[in-house]
Amino acid sequence: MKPKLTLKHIAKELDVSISTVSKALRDSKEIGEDTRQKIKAFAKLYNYKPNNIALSLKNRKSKTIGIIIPEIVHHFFTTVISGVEKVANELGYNVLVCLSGNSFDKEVLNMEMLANGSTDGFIMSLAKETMQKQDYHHLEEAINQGMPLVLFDRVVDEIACDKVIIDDVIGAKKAVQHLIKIGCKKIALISTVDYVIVGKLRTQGYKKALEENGLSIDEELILKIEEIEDSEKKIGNFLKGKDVDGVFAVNEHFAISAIKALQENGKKVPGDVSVIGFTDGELSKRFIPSLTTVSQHGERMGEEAARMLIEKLERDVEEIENYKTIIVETELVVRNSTKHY
Amino acid sequence: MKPKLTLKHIAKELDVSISTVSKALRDSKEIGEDTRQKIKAFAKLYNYKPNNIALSLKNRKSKTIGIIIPEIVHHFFTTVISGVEKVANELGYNVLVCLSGNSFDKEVLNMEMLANGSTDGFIMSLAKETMQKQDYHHLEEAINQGMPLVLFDRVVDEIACDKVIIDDVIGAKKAVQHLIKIGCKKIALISTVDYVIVGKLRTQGYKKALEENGLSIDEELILKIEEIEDSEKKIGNFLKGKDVDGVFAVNEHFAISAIKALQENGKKVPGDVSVIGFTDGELSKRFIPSLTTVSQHGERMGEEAARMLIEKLERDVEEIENYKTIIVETELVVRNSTKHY
DNA sequence: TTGTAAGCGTTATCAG
DNA sequence: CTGATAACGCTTACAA
Repeated sequence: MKPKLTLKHIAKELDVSISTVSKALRDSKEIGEDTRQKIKAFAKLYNYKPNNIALSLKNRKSKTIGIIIPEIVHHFFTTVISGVEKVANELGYNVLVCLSGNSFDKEVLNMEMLANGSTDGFIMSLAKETMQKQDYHHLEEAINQGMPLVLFDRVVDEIACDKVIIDDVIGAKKAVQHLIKIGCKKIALISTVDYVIVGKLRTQGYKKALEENGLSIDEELILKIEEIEDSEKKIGNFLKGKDVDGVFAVNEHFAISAIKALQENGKKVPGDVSVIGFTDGELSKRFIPSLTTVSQHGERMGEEAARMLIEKLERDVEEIENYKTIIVETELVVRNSTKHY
Repeated sequence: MKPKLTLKHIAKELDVSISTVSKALRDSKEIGEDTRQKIKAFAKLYNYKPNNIALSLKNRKSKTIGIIIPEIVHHFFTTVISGVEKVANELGYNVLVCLSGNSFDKEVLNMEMLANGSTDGFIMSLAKETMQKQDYHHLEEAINQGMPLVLFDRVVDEIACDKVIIDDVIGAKKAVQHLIKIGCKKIALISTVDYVIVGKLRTQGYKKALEENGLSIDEELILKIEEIEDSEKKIGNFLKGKDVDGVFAVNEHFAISAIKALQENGKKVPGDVSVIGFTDGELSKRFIPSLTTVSQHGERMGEEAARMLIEKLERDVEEIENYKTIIVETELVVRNSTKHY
């Protein structure tokens, strides 16, 4: 086991000073052509690579981005990470991933961990618990310490920072409008409780679509689900014997549970009822019938978030705060769970 | 924006030396009770947290683990990450995630990046390209530099290091045996090409099960797929008009494509044909019929990998090399794509 | 009991 | 053109 080569080793070996080696390797023209060549040749030969940690300490920046998300066994989040990774790598950054597991405490802990030099900035989607508590002091602290933060998907108005979201309202509206266009009149909504911001927004979109098309809003046709665990049962009960011809669900899972429930009640999808989901994962693509869905372009979101963050990181000038919110457009992907017209 | 508090600041503020502060905070009994209290109180008040980078440089260890995997939008890999994250966090480590995108070059680059101090060791599943090229010099280099490496899932015999794998052969055998037990006689195999080690092993298990049960191996019933893209078509063609009563597929996707193909050919699953997949993802659980599958326990694999790696990292004594291979047992999860008996 | 100094690996400034 | 020195933030012999 050979220890890592350092400038010091090279200097000793070549009988020059450390700073000469450093300069030579960075092509400083202070150094004479011949010594420079000699040093570079040696470094190449023994495959010298500067130590990132030392550089981080010196430059006071780690060139790494911290991502904190609620969970990773989750298609949408992985697409976002994938996007972040891509542009981060292109721009010479590494990606440190931490999971909050939807716990407020763990989110805070992770953030504190990473804020002590490990990371130059954060890309986050907030834990459910955090949104319930509405306690964002950890985010504020990071920002106060000069660590840029980009929030995506689960964002909050209370924090002034860059954000990447999708047009949830519009996306939901598009979905419901599609249902209306293909002839649905009694459209149910399966959403999450309101403190999950995206559930709230998608509910707004649902209502807007109905209103704009002269359909009345029937609260009886709206189900709000708290826990994912018993969602299948809840959806089953909710749909049992209900007279609907369209269902809009705010995620894949609910959509599929809806389809199952409908089929168990002897209804055909899309024959009798058309169903639309949200988020375009494996399930949507491969389920039978394949799901018509509002696709979120997670990878694009990740790319945008990374780009914004790195931009902030690289302009050292402390400019006037100027926060952007990028809205990544959703796209209605029509497949087989909705009637064609 | 207040800059991060350092020992230096505290020292100046309290008019003591830096080392006094350092010692006091680490509860050295060299320091007098009163000064210690004073310093600790101050530190708490202003929320002092030591700088990780400085610690890393000093201790020559980063307390972070590098994970390099082919892709992240992939259920199995995310479960593994999840497991790694869990034990890493418990033991005070961070997790740096890099994606190779199945490219050899990117795998090498990522590894070199992280090897320069960012990471104390690696947990990896190799890129497909790497396995094809059989070029493992980057792995050897890391090991030579004293960076522990744990390989999982896509491992290679050529490299001496800790490994976490599943009992692919046994798992596949179990699956096929189950098919035999419920009465299948003509069992097809849908696998990957052989350089994907798991495909090879699962094929072995398939053959073993047949042999041990006195069934002959019919190469006509074996399909090996190179690219995931056109797998659906390939499987469709393969199964068309084929007289089978059981299908064993080496992943969820192939299994589902098989079911679709069978249904399109007017066969019922599991009525006419029983189908078993591998890997227990969302698809398997929620598809209709839900998939009987060989579950891999990715999370457990991640936990084991992290534990092994950290164990190596924490015992500084350069012991005699002693590599373990942990085999995480698979489990046959019986659901509705196979006949009950 | 407290402080000084060296060192982790690097770069930047300033002398020589 | 080259080298010594200080600094990034922290720990730890060793001095005082």
